[in-house]
Amino acid sequence: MKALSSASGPVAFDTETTGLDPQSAELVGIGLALQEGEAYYLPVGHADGPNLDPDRVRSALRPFFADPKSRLAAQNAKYDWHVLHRFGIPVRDVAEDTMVAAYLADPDRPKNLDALAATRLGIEKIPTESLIGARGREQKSMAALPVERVGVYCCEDADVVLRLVPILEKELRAVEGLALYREVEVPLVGVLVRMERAGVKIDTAALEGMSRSLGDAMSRLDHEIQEAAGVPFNVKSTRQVAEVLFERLKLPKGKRTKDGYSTDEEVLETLAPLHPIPRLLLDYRQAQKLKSAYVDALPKLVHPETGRVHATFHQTIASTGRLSASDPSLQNIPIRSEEGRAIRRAFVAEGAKGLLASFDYSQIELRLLAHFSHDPVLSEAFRVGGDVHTATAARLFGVAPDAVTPAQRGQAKTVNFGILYGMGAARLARELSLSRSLASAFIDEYKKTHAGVAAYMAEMLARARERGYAETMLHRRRPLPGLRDSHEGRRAEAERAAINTPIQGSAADLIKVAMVKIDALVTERGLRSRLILQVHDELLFETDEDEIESLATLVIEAMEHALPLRVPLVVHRGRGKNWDEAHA
DNA sequence: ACTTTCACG
DNA sequence: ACGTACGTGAAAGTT
Repeated sequence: MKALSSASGPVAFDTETTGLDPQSAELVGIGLALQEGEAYYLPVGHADGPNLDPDRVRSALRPFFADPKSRLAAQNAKYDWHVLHRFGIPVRDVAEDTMVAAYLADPDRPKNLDALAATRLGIEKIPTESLIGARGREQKSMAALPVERVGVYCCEDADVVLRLVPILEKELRAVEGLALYREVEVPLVGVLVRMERAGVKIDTAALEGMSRSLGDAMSRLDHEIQEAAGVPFNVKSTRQVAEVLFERLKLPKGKRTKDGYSTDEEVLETLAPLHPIPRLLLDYRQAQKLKSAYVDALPKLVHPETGRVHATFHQTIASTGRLSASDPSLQNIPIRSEEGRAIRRAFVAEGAKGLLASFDYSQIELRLLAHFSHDPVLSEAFRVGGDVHTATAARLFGVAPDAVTPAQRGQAKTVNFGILYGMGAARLARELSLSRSLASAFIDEYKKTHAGVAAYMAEMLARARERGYAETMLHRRRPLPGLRDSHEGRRAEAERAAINTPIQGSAADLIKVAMVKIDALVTERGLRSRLILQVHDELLFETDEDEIESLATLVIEAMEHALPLRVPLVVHRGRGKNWDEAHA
């Protein structure tokens, strides 16, 4: 182990474990690669041994993993970081993550280690399946295999990682992505580890109550629907629902799906005035969604040891640079409907003194649009500080802001969002229930009153076409080969992505910078408060009465000044015993 | 494994 | 006449 501390270059590490979830999987062995072609395997958890004494492994490795001068490298370091931490080897920080690097080189290309080995090194790695079989119920555990076989496999992984580091670094330099990688994405790995480890407390008793009442509502609605239909059918089956609505009841068919007719919310909403069943179906679907996706799902994810829910945040999934979350998907917890907000109230702070504090960016994407486009109208709206949708409506309808009606504001809001997504007249017409030509006139009027925005979008598209990729504030790139596709539909799709990605992706850049800064400041000041969730434009902290004000000062400052913009960034804050209360 | 639907920003 | 608004994750039915 002497060699470890004297290693000057990066040291790649890899863990083999008993499962896929790093918060419950147990360590089987550790692989370390100090130079190419040379790697070591430390077995600690093989059922039949021989294993090294875990305590000796801990004492031998702790100094190295705790040393800020160590340059640790791994594929998806977040996973190994969790496992080692739980094993008793705290990780100070990592310097390289090949999965993150590959994601920045091209977010849409495969970035699992086998793929990276094949595309960057021309190496065909030992297939994982050859050791533990295909994933599924019959998959074996690494712990059940001989040390020799797992060791070779693990060493190969570590070796491949070590070889990939300089290659990916070169790729990142070539795409101007090195600063984003080193200053934002790699530091973020540790932030995400700490968020995942913290988890969030759930009021399971409240959810159990909701489960019963939702279940009752569902059986009642199911009964009413079957009664009204006059034939028994599975209300959960879209195919059978379509048959009942469009063949038996002869209701007007709307949009098509791949095979058959759609029964989605929009269709059911238009059919609701014609027959009682569509409304009942809508109610049934809402109850079913809330019950299965949240109320019944969340308690199953409570960790037996911590009593909290520890989601996984994915740093290399979203093409735009956003984070995603799974198990559970914490970024789509209901808020829009009152029924759904009850679920948010089950996300609570720990202990009697505990508080949740939420901070969210106000209109971050439209502010970024104002920043990028220099559009005077949009920029002025943000500098003045009023409601942006009202300001847009005032321009669009040629009235004073105080004269804007709620309906006009709603239409302007739809237009504003539509602009961010590259919406066409057809969709706007549908959204606003206008004729297509009127919708088209709307868009023309917007482009006239917001000439800077129109010019910016045209410029953005032209640049993306020329370069073949869209780019964010921090030079995050998203290659868009679809821009040159001969298929018109796919080309149009890529064009909309070219318009939206710089906005959505720059918003992701901003909040990631803020997260890294906040994490460092919270540690530096020795605060107890913990960042527990990120929902694209919102950060949720668990804190307490004594600390919340100093936390808020620090967080708001970091978020509002994460990166300099030509328009002010505004953060709203809220606090409470649960997430619904805390949401600003 | 794929499709449809729907929860969120 | 194109039903062409961006990005996700999960459950359930269907194949």
